Amino acid sequence: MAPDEKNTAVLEEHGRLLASDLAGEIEFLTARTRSIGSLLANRELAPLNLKVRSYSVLSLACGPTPPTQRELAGFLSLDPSQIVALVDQLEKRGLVLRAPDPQDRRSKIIRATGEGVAVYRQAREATHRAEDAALGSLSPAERDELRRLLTKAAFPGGEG
Amino acid sequence: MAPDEKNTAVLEEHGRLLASDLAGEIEFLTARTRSIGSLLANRELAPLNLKVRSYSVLSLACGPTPPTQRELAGFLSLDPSQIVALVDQLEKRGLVLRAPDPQDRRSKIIRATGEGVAVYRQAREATHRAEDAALGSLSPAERDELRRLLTKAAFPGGEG
DNA sequence: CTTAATCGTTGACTTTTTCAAGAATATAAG
DNA sequence: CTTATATTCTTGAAAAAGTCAACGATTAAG
Repeated sequence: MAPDEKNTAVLEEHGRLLASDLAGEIEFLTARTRSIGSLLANRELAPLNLKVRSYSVLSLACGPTPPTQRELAGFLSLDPSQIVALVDQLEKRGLVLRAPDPQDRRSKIIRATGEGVAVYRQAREATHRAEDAALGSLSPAERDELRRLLTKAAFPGGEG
Repeated sequence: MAPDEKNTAVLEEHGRLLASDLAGEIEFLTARTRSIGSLLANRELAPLNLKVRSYSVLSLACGPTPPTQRELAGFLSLDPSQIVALVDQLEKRGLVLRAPDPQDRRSKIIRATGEGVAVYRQAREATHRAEDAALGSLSPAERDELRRLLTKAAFPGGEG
C-alpha cells in the first residue's frame, strides 16, 4: 500500500450503500463530512503541533473579542474542563495567555500572544488548504451556500 | 437550573464570537452542527437503547443491500474494530446477525432480524424527530439543499 | 449578611479512537 | 500445486476525548 494511501481510504467505493436510508440523513452526512474534514485538517496542522481543537482556541484568541474560557466551551461545544487542558498546552507554548477579566474576576480571558498570532497565520493557511481538499467537489458558490446553511443550523438563534 | 436545560445549554448566546474568523470556517460549522445533532439524536434514541452509531449500523443492516463489516467501517468512517463491538452488541440483542458472505468467506454480511427491523422503524422516527429539532431553523427547501451539498462533500467521488 | 449561582480547576471515570498483531481466507506469481 | 502477498474479522492495549462531581474564589440575589 502506498505511503499516504492509508488515511485516504475513507474515500473508497461505497456505491451500493449510497442508496440507503442513512445516506439521506443530514445527521449522517454531517458526521461523515466532519470526519473527512478534520482528518485532512489535522494532517495539515500536524507540522505546527496543532490539532483542530487547539487551532480553534487559538483562532478565537486571535480575534477582535478574545473570549473567556466559559465562552470557548459554549462556542466550541466542549466541556469547560477540556478548555482548561487546551489552554494549558497553548499557554505552555507561549501562544496564548490567561488575562484577568476586569469585569468578573472569576473569568479569564484567553488572548493570543504575538507568537500566537504568527503561528495562527500559518495554521489558517493550513486549514484553508485542508478545506480546499475536503470541499474540492463544491464550487465556490456552493461552498458559500453550504456555509450559510450550516451557520443557520449551528446557531439557530443566530443573528435573528 | 431546570431539569432539561442542562443539555440544551449548547444553544447559548455567542453573539460576540459570531464575528470571528472561525465562525466562517465550514469545518467548524460542520463540527458544531454535528455536535448539536448527535446530542439530540442520542437523546431521542436513548429509550431504544441505541446511540447514533448503533442506529447507523442497524439502519444499513435493514437496507436492501446488507453490508459487510468492512463496508460498514468505510461508510461510517470507523475503524473495523469498532464495527466488531457495535455488531456484537446488536447481535447480542438479536437485532442483527452475521451471515457468511457466499462470495468471500472472510467477510460477514450484517443483516437485520425481524425484530431488528421493528426496532429500526421506531428508531428512524426518533432520529427524524431529532432532525426536526436540530434543523428547525431551516425550511424544507433549505434542508434539501443542505442534504445535496453535504452529499457532495461527504462522497466526493459520488455518483460521477 | 446569608444564600445561591457562576467560573475555572482538579480528579475520577467512561467512552471513543487508534494501532498492532494474529487466524482464516482469498488472490497472484512462479 | 506451492509460495508469497493481501484482505477480513477479531483481539487487546494504549492514547485521546468526553462526562461528571466537587472544590475555592468570586459574584449575584434575597
